[in-house]
Order: sequence, then structure tokens, then C-alpha cells
Amino acid sequence: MERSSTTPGGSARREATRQKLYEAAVTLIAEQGFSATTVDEIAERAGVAKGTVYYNFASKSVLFEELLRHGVGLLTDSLREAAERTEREGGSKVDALDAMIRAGLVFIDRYPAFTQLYVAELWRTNRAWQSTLMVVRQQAVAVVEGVLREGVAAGEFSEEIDVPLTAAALVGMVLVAALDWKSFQPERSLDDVHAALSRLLQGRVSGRG
Amino acid sequence: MERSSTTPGGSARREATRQKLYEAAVTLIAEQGFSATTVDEIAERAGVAKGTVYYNFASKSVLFEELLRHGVGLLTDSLREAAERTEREGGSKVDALDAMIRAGLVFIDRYPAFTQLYVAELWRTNRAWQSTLMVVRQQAVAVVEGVLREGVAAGEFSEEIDVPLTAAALVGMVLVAALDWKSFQPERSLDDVHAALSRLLQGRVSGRG
DNA sequence: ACTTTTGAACTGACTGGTCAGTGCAAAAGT
DNA sequence: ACTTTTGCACTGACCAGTCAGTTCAAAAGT
Repeated sequence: MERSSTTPGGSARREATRQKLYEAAVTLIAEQGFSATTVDEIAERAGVAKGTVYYNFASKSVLFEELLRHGVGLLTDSLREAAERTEREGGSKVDALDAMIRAGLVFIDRYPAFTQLYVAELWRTNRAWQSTLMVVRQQAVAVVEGVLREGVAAGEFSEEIDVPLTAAALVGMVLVAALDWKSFQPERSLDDVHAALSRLLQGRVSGRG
Repeated sequence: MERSSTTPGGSARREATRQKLYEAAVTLIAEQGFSATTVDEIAERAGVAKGTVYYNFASKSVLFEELLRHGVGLLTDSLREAAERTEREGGSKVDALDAMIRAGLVFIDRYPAFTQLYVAELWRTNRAWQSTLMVVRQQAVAVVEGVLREGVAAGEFSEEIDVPLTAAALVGMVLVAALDWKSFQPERSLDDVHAALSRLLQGRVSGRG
């Protein structure tokens, strides 16, 4: 997990402080938005002095940007791992998509605040971290697109499918369903939600059960 | 004192001013977020003095809240109309869902900024307009849920489907695909995007072409 | 006709408060 | 020894909301 540290040579102590700041920032920004969240709040929630924030990050924006990179990195790794595991176990491409849906749900289950914040920022324009966000988004979506393309090549998926758009739609399906789950029916189990989405993926909605 | 107006509770002039403020606010907030957008900016973009904003709306939050209500109202009407039209023309429930997907795309095509802003705010907690948002969200999602339930009752959809979750997933599919379309491939036609989503809806993705 | 009054709509300078970021000496940790 | 954190006072920019005053078209008065 500490694989991608931004500043090589950072001590363990420093890394721990940064982690605390990430955790404090992610929930506050998810709740209130970037601009409405103050550096004082972040420091207080992290149990750290304000000066420490600026000792560790050049600015509020930079803290946020690194937080984004860090979080999407975790998601991308998780998606890729799910796809590779399915491959290794000899599953089909639909199985791989299904495994990635589950990986997505697990991620959102564990980091709901990060997901929320990511969605809120993704389609904004004219913001400082816009380019960072695009790069990082593409890394994640590319994993889904890759599986779709392999599926088409293998004859498992129709050649008519629009790979980027279908990937976006699948991501959206999981994202919105999961955020709704966490926001409005948090008592439901992950398996339950996963089953509902699997059904949708495999076109078992129309037609008798 | 004239008491006869076209709009109850506001003169035509006043209504025109409010409309200008909505239009100015929606793009600015979509780009920058609520907190990062200043009332001065909104007023300037609307070509109106700052005081006018406060003459027409109690506060920045209230302006935003009414903007949300107004926008989601348009969407809900459009979805309902699409469902009813399909019904009237004797279409199936899948046809109705398909028509609603198109209605959603048309809406997002016309009001991309509003959509963006809505998505950015929907899952936030602890905000002033949280309750407004929930009510308004439910109105829109209920239309989709209604069609799903009727489809289940008519035996067209599996009884196993999870209505609220499937509705959320469908909305997410359209939302994310459309926002990606507008953000990253704006040159594509609505028909094109609609066709890709239809295919996904009808489970014509897996399985040979 | 024509003058005067009314009031809704609008204006923009101003106020009180907030917040990102700075500076730095002392303390704590490794 | 040196890195990291603390605590806290300070600054300057920025911003939501206010308010005394202006505009103007329609109603009332003559």
C-alpha cells in the first residue's frame, strides 16, 4: 500500500502523518467539498498542527491532488488484480467483468468518502487538478476497456459494442448503484448488491427469472 | 398597484432576471463548485448587480436550491412523458426504459452543466440543501422504478430483480456514459450514444454479434 | 392632458468576518 | 545531529450579505 510514496526518502514518521492527513481530508472534502473545507479543519481532524500540513504539502491543492492520485491508484490496482486473477483461473471475460464489478464494490465499501469526492470532481472543468484527474481516470477506465477489447477479440462480446462508451456505462452502473447503496440502504450486504448488478450485466433482467 | 401578472408571485421582469441568474449560476457552479463560486461572479455573468441577486433570492444557498428543484423538475417531467408516450403507443416495458434512456440523454445533451452539478452534490452529506436534493432525486428515480415494477408485474422482467438498485444502476449507466460523452467525445451524435446504451440494456453485449 | 406619487426592481459601495498561507522559536522524536 | 512537529500570532485577500439611494413605469390626482 505504501508502494507509491510521493517523496522518496520520506521517513516512516512523515508517511504516517501524511496518511493521517489524507484520511482527515478525504472525509471532510467528501462531506463539504474542497473549497468549503478549511486547512484548519483538516489539521484538527488529523490531530496535527496547521504548520505540519504545510511542512508536508506545498498547499491545500497539492494535498488534494496527491490524495486523488493515491486513491485512484488503489482502485486501479484492485481492478487489475481482479481481472488478472480471473484470467489465471481460466474464467471468461464476463467473469472478469463480474470480478471487477465486485472489486469496485469492495473498494467503494471500504472508501465511500473517496469515491464520493472523486465523482464530485471528475467532470469539473477549469480546476487546478483537472489534468491529474484525467490521467488517473484514464488509468482506471483503461482496465475495463482492456477486458472489453479482449472479449471482442476472443469473440465473446459482440463486435458492435462501443468499447469506451460501454466501459464508461459499466463504471457508472457500479458507481451510482454503490453510492446509492451506501447512502440510502447501508444495511444491505455487498453480496446482495453484487448479485443485483451481475444480473443486470448478464442481461438477465428482461425475460422471466 | 398592479395585481395582475402572468406569473403569480412575480412580474415578468422579475422572472426574466431569475432565469438569467439560474443560467449564470448553473455553469459557474458546474465548473467550480458551489463554494468556489462567488455571488459577485454570478451577478456579473448574469449582467446584473449583486444586490439584485439578494433581491430575488434570500441567499446564495437558496438560489442554488431553487435551481436544483427547477432542473430536476424538468428532468422528471421529461422521463415521465417518455414513459407515458411509450405506454400510449403500445410499447413494451423495455421500450419504455429505452425511451427514458433517450430522454435522459436528450436532457443531459441540453443541460450538461446542470447534470454535472447535480452529480457533484447528490451524495454529499451535511449540506444545507441535502433534504431538497433527496426529495427531488426520489421523484426522478421513482419514475424508473415505476416502469421496472410494472414490468415485473406484467411478467416482462424477472421477479428476482432488485427494483431500487436496478433503477439506480440504470440511472448511473446513462449519467456516467453521457457525462463522458459530453466531456471526452462531444462530437459523437446522440443516436450513436443511445444505440450503445440500448445494446447494453438489452443484454446484447455478451453473446456473439 | 399633465403632473405627482407610489413601489417594485435594481444598484454598488461598504462591512464584518473568514481563511490560506507565513514565520519562527521551542519541543519532540529518531 | 538532524528531521519533524508544535503552537500561535499575523497578514492580506477575498467574500456573503447589507443598505441607503436610484430608476422608471404605471396608478392616482387635478
